[in-house]
Amino acid sequence: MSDIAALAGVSASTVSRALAGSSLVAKKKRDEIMRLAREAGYVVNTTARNLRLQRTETISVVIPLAHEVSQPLTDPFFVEMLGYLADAITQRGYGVLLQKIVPPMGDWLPNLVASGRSDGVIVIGQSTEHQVLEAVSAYYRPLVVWGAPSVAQSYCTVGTDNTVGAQRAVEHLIRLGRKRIVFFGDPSLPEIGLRYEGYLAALENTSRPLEARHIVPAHLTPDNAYAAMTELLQQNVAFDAVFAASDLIAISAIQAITAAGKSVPKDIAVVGFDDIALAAHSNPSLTTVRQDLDVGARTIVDRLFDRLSGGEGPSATLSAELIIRESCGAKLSY
Amino acid sequence: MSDIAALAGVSASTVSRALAGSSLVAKKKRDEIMRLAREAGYVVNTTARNLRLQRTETISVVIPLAHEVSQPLTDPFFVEMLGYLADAITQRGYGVLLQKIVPPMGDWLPNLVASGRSDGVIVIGQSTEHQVLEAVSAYYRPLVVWGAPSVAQSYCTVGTDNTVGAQRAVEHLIRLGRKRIVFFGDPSLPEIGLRYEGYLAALENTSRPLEARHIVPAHLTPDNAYAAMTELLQQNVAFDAVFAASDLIAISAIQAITAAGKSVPKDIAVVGFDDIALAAHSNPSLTTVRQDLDVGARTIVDRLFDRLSGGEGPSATLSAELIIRESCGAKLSY
DNA sequence: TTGAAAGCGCTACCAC
DNA sequence: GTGGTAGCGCTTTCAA
Repeated sequence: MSDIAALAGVSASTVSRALAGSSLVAKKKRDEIMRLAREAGYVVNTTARNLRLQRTETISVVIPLAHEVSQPLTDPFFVEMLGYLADAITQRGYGVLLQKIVPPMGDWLPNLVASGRSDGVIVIGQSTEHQVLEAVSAYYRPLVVWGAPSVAQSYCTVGTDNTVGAQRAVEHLIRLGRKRIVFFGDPSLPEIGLRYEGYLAALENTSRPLEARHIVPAHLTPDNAYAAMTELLQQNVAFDAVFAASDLIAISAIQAITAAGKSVPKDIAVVGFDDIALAAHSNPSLTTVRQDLDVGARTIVDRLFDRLSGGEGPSATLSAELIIRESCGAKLSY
Repeated sequence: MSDIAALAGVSASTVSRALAGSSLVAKKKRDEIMRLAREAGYVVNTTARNLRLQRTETISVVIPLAHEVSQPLTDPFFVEMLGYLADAITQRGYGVLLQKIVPPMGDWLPNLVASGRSDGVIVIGQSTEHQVLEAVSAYYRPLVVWGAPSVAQSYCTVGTDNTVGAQRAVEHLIRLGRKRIVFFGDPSLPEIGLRYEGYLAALENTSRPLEARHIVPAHLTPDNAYAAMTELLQQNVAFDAVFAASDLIAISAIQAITAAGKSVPKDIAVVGFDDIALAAHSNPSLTTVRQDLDVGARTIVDRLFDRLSGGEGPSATLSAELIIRESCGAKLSY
């Protein structure tokens, strides 16, 4: 900057003001300084600027990978969400600092917050880190979590209405005549737990009692889900439908079912959750509960910037929409 | 930090040294200071540290989205690569600053470089930005690009052997008895261009002349690819195989072919490129050319850190492996 | 409208 | 082994 000051024959203060577009500097001089800077390829040093201004114009996006130990970011859901978040954050002129963490990691959040690397933190999915989130939110405001709200929770969440979404999906399967519906996913994760509640609610609402309830607590990785479904099929458990806690494992389940010589949806109907881009393009195309990640990401970022400027917006729940495609089949006749 | 110094009854210098684990500070005092810092929840301020040290311990990862205007990060390939990169970078104790750019954007790279936000830059895919990369690499060393090397190029690339990979895939289709093989992708992008060359090489190597050559310059988005394939099918062009430039569009093509009442692989064989996680789990499972992104990402990061410490490692080309699954079918009999 | 000077929080040089 | 001090590059008072 002092170089540019020398070039322009003014002080560094003036260059700083000019580059910031301050009207304190005469328009003509300002334009001249900007031209000089551009020609010299000069760009303000972000680190120094940040130190002085006590902010970073950067948001940390944290992805906790609960069960995907040492795995790369593989779930399309995270990725799509990340993409939308990156868009929304970039649009506000902020940078995105990506943090992948594999719990349990102890002090990751407090350390991240205290390091001053970012002005705010977004956590995609509570994973198994509810306690940590709770603790940090007690003193750190600019924190927003994608996931499920819970009764006694002090941190701000944004998430889809998991319970209602799941309930709609399962009710649809019941309406189509399916009788033995497997819940495929691990309810110990907060969001999946709510989906499980929706599943139970749907089963309880039917007048005709269902013959069995199954739950297969598969983790959210394709290989895991494939293996779990293969095992279920070998156990000779009778079922004619699967409600999967995510599209990714739904697609793996379909693959496993097909490999076992059964047909989807004829023998077994499958419904997923998320509506990732692939759901529409898999074969058969996947009936699923749509989470609007575009709106979700924008809501997260809105909430975060609101908190950044002192606001206290409440947690948000987005509505879930059932998208009917091929994998649930048509109504069965008796 | 001065707070901790006061607490410990020493100077800030000593705290700084202790927290850095310097052996200049007596072990006992060092441990005491560390304990105090932990209890106080004190973490060194990264911005100040970076300014002082003239480095950021951060790597920018840039994803240029050529044709996916205003779209979120949607391609699983980018996402998987990003995940592996994040792993490799994190392992070295560096942060990942994510930058999504939609060309043409003019000075994005020079500005990014000059802003000092990161110590190095990784660009995933050349997209349409070859010129920009070339220009910046003339003065900025810590830049590594995933993509295709070209003859007169001064920037460092790491990429799969696109030509050989594509050639193997197409040769396999020919060996299986397929005669009219469509190239599905846009060869104007450097990497796709090389894959197209491999396609041509395979066609030229056959003794039995092929009856036709087709190229459908579909962009790399699923919707685009689906539409392009649907249109091709409507045009009544005769073809019995498709070599798609990416798995993502291969899967869309399969979807379109199936929707049009034809069977994959019976009527039309399909081969993709990338071997994204989904390729093994789609239905039918996808024959494809595997790019080893784990190795690729590690190579990129190795190269980058080499350059960071003054090295000048050459561009790297990784071998491509043909993964045979269901979508290419078995050998046709005559 | 401009410049001088202070200071953001840290590390590393120098002296003790 | 330890403390004082300078300075990383910037923005912003304060004074002119």
